[in-house]
Parts: sequence; structure tokens; C-alpha cells
Amino acid sequence: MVKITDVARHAGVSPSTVSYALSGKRPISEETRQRVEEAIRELGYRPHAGARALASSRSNVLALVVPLRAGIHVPVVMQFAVSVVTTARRHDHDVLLLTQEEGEDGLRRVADTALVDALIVMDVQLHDPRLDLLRSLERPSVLIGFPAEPAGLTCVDLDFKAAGEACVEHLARLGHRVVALVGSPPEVYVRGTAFAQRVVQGFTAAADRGGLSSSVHPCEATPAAARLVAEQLLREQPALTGIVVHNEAILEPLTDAFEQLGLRVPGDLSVTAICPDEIAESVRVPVTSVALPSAELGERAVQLLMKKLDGGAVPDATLLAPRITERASTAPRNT
Amino acid sequence: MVKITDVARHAGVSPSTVSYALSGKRPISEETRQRVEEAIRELGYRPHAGARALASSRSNVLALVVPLRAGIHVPVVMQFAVSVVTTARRHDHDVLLLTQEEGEDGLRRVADTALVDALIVMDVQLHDPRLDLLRSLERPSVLIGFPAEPAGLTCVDLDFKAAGEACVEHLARLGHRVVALVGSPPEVYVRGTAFAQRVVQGFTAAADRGGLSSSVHPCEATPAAARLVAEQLLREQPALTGIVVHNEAILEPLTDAFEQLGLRVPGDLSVTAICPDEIAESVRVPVTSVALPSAELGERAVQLLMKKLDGGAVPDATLLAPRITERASTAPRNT
DNA sequence: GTCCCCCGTCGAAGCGCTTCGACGTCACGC
DNA sequence: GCGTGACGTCGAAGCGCTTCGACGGGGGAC
Repeated sequence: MVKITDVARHAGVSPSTVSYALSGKRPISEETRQRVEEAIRELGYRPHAGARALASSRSNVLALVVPLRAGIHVPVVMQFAVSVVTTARRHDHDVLLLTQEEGEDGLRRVADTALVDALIVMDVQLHDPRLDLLRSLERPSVLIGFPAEPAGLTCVDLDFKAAGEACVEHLARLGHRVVALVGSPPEVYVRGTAFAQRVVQGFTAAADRGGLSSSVHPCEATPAAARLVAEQLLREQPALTGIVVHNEAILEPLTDAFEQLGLRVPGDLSVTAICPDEIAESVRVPVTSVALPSAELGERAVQLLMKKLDGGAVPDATLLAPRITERASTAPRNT
Repeated sequence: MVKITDVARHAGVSPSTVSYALSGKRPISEETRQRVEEAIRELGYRPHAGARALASSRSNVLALVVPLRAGIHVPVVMQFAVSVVTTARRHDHDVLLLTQEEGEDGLRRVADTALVDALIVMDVQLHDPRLDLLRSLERPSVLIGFPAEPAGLTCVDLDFKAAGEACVEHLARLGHRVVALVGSPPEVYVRGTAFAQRVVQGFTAAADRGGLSSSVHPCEATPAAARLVAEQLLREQPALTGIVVHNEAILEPLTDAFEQLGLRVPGDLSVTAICPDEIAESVRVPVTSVALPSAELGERAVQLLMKKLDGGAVPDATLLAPRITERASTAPRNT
């Protein structure tokens, strides 16, 4: 193995000079730097990661904790992970993969052994048992999602309120005046899952602002429940022409139900959704949707972490602007 | 930070004794071990990963290179990755995530800097540019998939020949006598992609062995092509009652085509496939299939790597036995 | 001309751990 | 009763890198 002393000898300088030439932490003359770089190239030198970590107390590795729960949309996770790795590499860092399964012990382990410099935790729950640990850890972390009590933590997520607004505004722009939100199962709202409620807030606010008539309908994640909601909507709001779905599982069943009830999508009814693109694209009538911007999320998470590692201050909350993708399920109102 | 000397002092022994108590590389009296363990617990000691890596030239980290190519089925990759992480943890190792994108430089980097002890490379191509590099690296590696020239490498994959056989045998057991294989696009066979050809071998061998009449039909990954193949099959082999599909993209279109041509699945025609479970389950008529056993693949890959790291000898090729899952698409022959 | 300071470089001291050789002790064999 | 291991422990020497303090030399300020 070729080490820094070899490079130093070959370049006719001291090891510390090689180190400084590499890190740029002290001024090195242009000429010396050249010689060092050439020596490095000729010898094929690669600094030993462990030695570096030991001496500098920086491993240049980030931990990424991915969820395993059922119901998590795998492509979204993967996209996020790839984005994290790619962005981390641009900042000269690597990524250690941890599973949710490892839990708090896993976080503590990689943090305390100095295996990683910082952590990214996906799929944060409202009352996540890991929150206290993350707060107490001496290493910076970024959470994807918002817990109930985010104080002292750095969180990143889609701006679900704006997402709700974006869907309504899209429908309003197409001339729709009566809209409904078909949401997540009731227990999700009862649990107080922040993001579901924020969609409702955005939906309602935008409808009010635009003078639309609106209503909100939680819905179980079953085709039967979707059918019931569809029937109820037609009965109670015959003038309904636009809906927002925030419940991936019933996207297709709900559309089917409406069509069976005689409404064509998008002829009679325009449908928008908040769901992963894969789902929006794979249903029978591809649906205009706001997706979780996983790639951007990953990038931002890493950027925030880098700033924290540099000792910089970062906002506690980062909300990403929704981006709506128009597909076949929305059309101007049929006048 | 609490270090090994703190533990040593607290336990009234020397640092080396603590180290040996931890690693078990030298005999330590039961009593001393107890004292050391207690000291560790009381002080909350965690060995510094970098220091350990430097002193022992073992980082206890594995690199996992995941593919990004389009056409790769994401859930399979994710399942594999999770399995690798889980298994690695059981062997006291962590996993560093690399993307295909990093290419050869990435492999060289993590290997040469001693960031990782060994590598797992997914989605190996027939003439993968990384092969020579992996062969020349001083660190062990395991490939998922088989390249054209696997000499000097350790490869793991599904036994595709046995998978082809399993499908035929399943159909034979149900009484089917005339079967067809609808395979991958022609260019896949021309390119000599080993696994596609091995499916054909297994399919043909099992059919011959069982006295079935059989035929093989490459097929483009488009609904139109599927339709053509279906028509051709019906025309040329009216007695056909069983098919094996090795082409994820046309699973649904092909079934649709047959039904439109008047054949019911599984009433008139039994369908088996070699494809990820997610796909087999998500088509209209869930299809009896052999899946890529990603979890098992990940586990085996790690086990092989561990053996190599211990200096053990491992087989060049490891083929995993196929497991067929019966679903709604197969039934006894309609006599 | 002198003083000061900055630039560029060096030497040495660790970073926290593993591992090698050494050493004392004890039990056993002959 | 003494040699011979095996056992259990210790001390010290690194592993390869970063970083701190120091130092010589040159340029600017006065």
C-alpha cells in the first residue's frame, strides 16, 4: 500500500505538506502542489479512510435509514436513496445504508463509533421513538417528514398544504366550481398525522379563496369504501366536477366507481391526486398529480446536513414546493 | 468520548486486555472478562470505527453497488439490498451504498481507501467493464448474475435452467402435453444473455424428458408483439394448453390476447411465468410464477463474502433453486 | 534600515485501536 | 523436582493520517 510518506518522499516534501496540498487547509505554493499531485498520480496514492477518520474525526460517511414498513412505496424510497447517494458523492461523502429494523440501537451504534458523521432518517412517525435519541446525539441529522414535536430537529418534507392548494387551483383554473377531497382513512386524521391534515387545510383554504364550494371525505383504503364515497358524493353534491384524492390505494377503485355511476373522467369529472408518479401513471386513466419529490428531497436533506457539518445554521423546517403533473384525468369543465 | 484506556483503567486492566476481551483473540479469564464488560457498560464505551479500521486493516463495511438502469425492477433491488444489510449486520458488518453510476472509479475508490473490506455488485452484464477491475482488486467480491467469462469471480444467481424446468414440470403435473415458451426479445438471445438461454435449455429439456411437445418463441416487449405471438401459437399449435412466459412486460398483454382469441386462463390455457412476485400478483389473473429470490440472493452473497474474508474457499458459481408459487393462472388440463 | 507579519514548509505529536512479543504463574508429566 | 507448555496479562510499537506550533525568508510599513 502506498502511503502519504511515500508520496512525500517522491515529491521531495514532508508528509504534512502533502496533507495540506490535498486538503487546502494551508497555503501551498503552486509549484509544490504540482509536484505533489504528480507524485500522487504516479504512485496511485489513495488516503486510507480509517486513518483519515481517526486523525480528523471525520469519516465522510452519512447514514441513511430506510423504512421497511408495509405500505411504503418502494420506488419512492429507492429514488430518494439514489438521490442521497448522488448528492453525498458530490460533497465527497459516502452513504451507509441502515434499515428501520436496526432501530435506535443502530443509530446509536453508527453515531457513537464515529462510523458516520451525520444521519438521514426517512419515514419519521409523529411520535417516533428515535426523536429523543436524535436530539441527544452529538451528530447532526435530518428527518424526512414531520414529527409532532419537531423542536430541536431539522425536518424536510413536501409542503402538503401547498400540494392541496395546487390541486384545487389546478381544478379552479379549469373552471371547476364544486370540488371534493377524498382523503386518507379516518384514523389517519384522528391520529393527527400532520401531513394529512395539512392537505385538508390547503385544500379548504384554496377552495375558499377561489370561491369554490368544497367538502372533505376521509375514506378507508378499500374499493368498497371508495364506491360508497363516490355514491355519497353524487347524491349530496350533484354539481361536483372536480376531486382531489389523497389516498393512493383507492385511486383506481374510486375512478372506476364514478365511471360505473355514469360519470366519465375527465369528461364529466376531473380527478387530481397526491401520490407517487408510478401510481398516477399506472392507473387506467393516468391522473394529474402532485408527487412526493423524492429526488429533490434527498438532495435537500444532504445539503442541509453538509451545512450543519460545516457548522452552519439551517432552518428547522424545509418545505418543498409541490409540482403538479398534468395527465389525462383533468379537463376544462364541461359547460 | 470514552476510549479503551478509560475502560481499561476502570476495570483495572491494560488496554490490550480490554481489546482481547472484546475480540476473543486471546484467552481471558472469566473474571476479567466480567469486569471489562461491566466497565464497558458503565462507561458506555463504543470502539472508534476509524481507529479500529486503521489498526486492524478491517473496516467491517461491505460495499453494495445497486443498478440504476431503466428496466430494472425496483422492488427486487430494494428487497435484495435490505437482505444484504440484514445479513451483513448479523455478521457484524455494515453496508455502504454505491450506485452503478459511480462505475469503476467508485469501486476502486472504496476498495483502495480501505473504506470497505469487500464488494457486492448487482446487475452484472455479460461483458461488464467492471469485471477486470474486480478481478484485480485486492478485496473479495461477489457478483449477482453471470458474466460471459466468470473465471476468477464469485457469482450468485437464480438457477434459470431449473426455473424453466420447474415451470414445465408444473404444467406437466397438471396434465398439459403441449407447451410453449414465450421468451425475451430476440436480441436478448442474440446477445447471448446467459440467463435467457438457460431458461430455454431448461424448458426444452424438461419438455423432452416429460414427453411434451414444445416450442420456443422470442417476443418483443410490446403488446402488439404479444398479440402476434398469441395468434401464431393458436394457429400453429391448436392443441396448446400450457405456456411459460419469460418476459415481464408482456405478461398481461399476452394473457389479454389469448382471452380475446377465445381462450380462458386458466380454463383453456395455463400460464406460468418467470418474473418478480409483484408483477405476477398485480396482473388481472395472478400468475403462477418462479421469482428471483432476491432475499435469499442477498443472504447468500453476504455469506460467501464472509467466507472469503475469513480466507475460506468458495464455489465460483452458486445457483439458487427456483421456487414456484401457484396462483390463479394454472389449472389441470381441461379433458 | 528595522520591525513585523505573512507565506510556505517542516517536524512531531497524537487520533484510539490492535497485535506482537514477553513474562509470570500454574499444572502436569516423567 | 524440574522442565514444559498453556494460560492470562501487560507494555510498547505501530496502523496512516491530520494538525499544531515553529521557523526561515521575503516584503511592506514606517
